[in-house]
Amino acid sequence: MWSNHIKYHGSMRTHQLVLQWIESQLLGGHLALGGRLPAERTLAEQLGVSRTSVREAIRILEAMGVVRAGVGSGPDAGTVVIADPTTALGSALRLHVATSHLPVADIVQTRVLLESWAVARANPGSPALAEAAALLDEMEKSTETDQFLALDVRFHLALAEAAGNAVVSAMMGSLREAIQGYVGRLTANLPDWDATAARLRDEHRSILAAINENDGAAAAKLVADHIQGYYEEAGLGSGH
Amino acid sequence: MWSNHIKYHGSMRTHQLVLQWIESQLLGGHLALGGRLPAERTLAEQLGVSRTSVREAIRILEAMGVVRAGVGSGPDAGTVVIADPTTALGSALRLHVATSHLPVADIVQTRVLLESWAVARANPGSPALAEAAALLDEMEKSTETDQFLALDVRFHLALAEAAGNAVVSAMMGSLREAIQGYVGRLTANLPDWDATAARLRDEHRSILAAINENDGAAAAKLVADHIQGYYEEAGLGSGH
DNA sequence: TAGGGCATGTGGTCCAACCACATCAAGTAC
DNA sequence: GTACTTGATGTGGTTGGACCACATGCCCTA
Repeated sequence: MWSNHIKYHGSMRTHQLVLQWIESQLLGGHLALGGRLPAERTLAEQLGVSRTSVREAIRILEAMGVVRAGVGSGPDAGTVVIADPTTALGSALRLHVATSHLPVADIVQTRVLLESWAVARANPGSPALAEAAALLDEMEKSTETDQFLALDVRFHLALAEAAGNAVVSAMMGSLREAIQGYVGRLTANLPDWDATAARLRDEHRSILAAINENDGAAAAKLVADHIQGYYEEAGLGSGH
Repeated sequence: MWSNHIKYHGSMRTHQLVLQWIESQLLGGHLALGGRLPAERTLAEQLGVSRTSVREAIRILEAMGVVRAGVGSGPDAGTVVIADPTTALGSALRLHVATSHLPVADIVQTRVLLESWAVARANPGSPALAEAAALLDEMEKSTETDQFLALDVRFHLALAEAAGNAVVSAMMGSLREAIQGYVGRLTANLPDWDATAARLRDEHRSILAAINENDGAAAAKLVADHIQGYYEEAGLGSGH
């Protein structure tokens, strides 16, 4: 067995070196989804770096949604590989919205673009659409605003997943997450929530019906109007 | 002046608390693009946490493209707020490609989707298009593969920026970055690089011409064929 | 056999020190 | 006066060691 000690790393910072090592393990298949990283102390000794540097690397991977750190002992402890690109993209987008570098309007526009595409090419037989239909039934009985919005998020996410593109699904989820707080504040502006909810339910059914009739173009148009209509009604842009 | 010391943070980990504080400063406008964070030691004392925790938070922000840490003294030193969503999204996507959770084919498909949309709604008078044209002239004289590809990246990025949507631009750049290494390996598969380069140059000119003639639909079709054609010629999917 | 309690191993946090680097100011030689 | 050297200062980068909280599982005891 050869030593993993690494010396002479040029201008690269130590935690980046650890990051690189872990990424190579992922690429090489030595570390797969569900797998556990060596303990921080062990990894530090193996790579010849301090535990601090290892921890900084793990923090980044955690923020990227690649690993999950768990204390204690047993199967749920340690640092394990997960796959959650949505939170990573969502956090990044949210932070850049906070710096006013990414306008909310651009995020909404991108969401319209992605979701229109997704419903246009959704397969009517997709299990994700069955889930979407089930969510619609739940929303029918839902009166609480918060509950309705939570179901709404899941419904739109199901639509995005029906297209079968993991990248589009992840981006859709992250866009929604990034402006989640914004949407909540916007909803408070609505004059008559019950009327709005009723309209949203109808539009949801129309979208799903268009998809099931294989009319992708119509579904795309409906979903675009659906999203843009909501933001316009609630007054997008008035918060800037 | 009131103390910023924070006690009683429930189940939240210390670095997340620092993260939250910094995000609140960004949202409140007390910290803007180009501004400098307090020194790590200072911030640690102000928030009543260790420097380690502050550093972990800063690492995450750095990975998210929100800040840039610089050693030494002077205007370029310290931790300053930047706005680089592209590297954040790119790193996240690249890592999840490494875990085999995001198929390269989905990334290419998403790129086609976004870039088609961008050229379809690009404004012919946009300065980004002028830059794109200038890049085409450079590519005309470019014979080295690496140089050509570097210019190609900038050309497509300029096209994306012509649509005027910062989120789409950032996502486009991140998609390209995430599969940058993949593209390089693919290019080595090409039987006749010079012939391919000549074809790419022609297609680039056609795309730009369509945009300038206000024919967005044609431009979208051309750019979709352009991208998909390249990956198919180089053998997308053969590397898995 | 059932229960309590300790041994073990994990991440979470903190501290104190040192290094490398970049700037700027004071002092010095010319 | 000017140009150069040199040290003081302040920044992030890195390290080692210590301790804590937590969760498991074994071992010993009643």
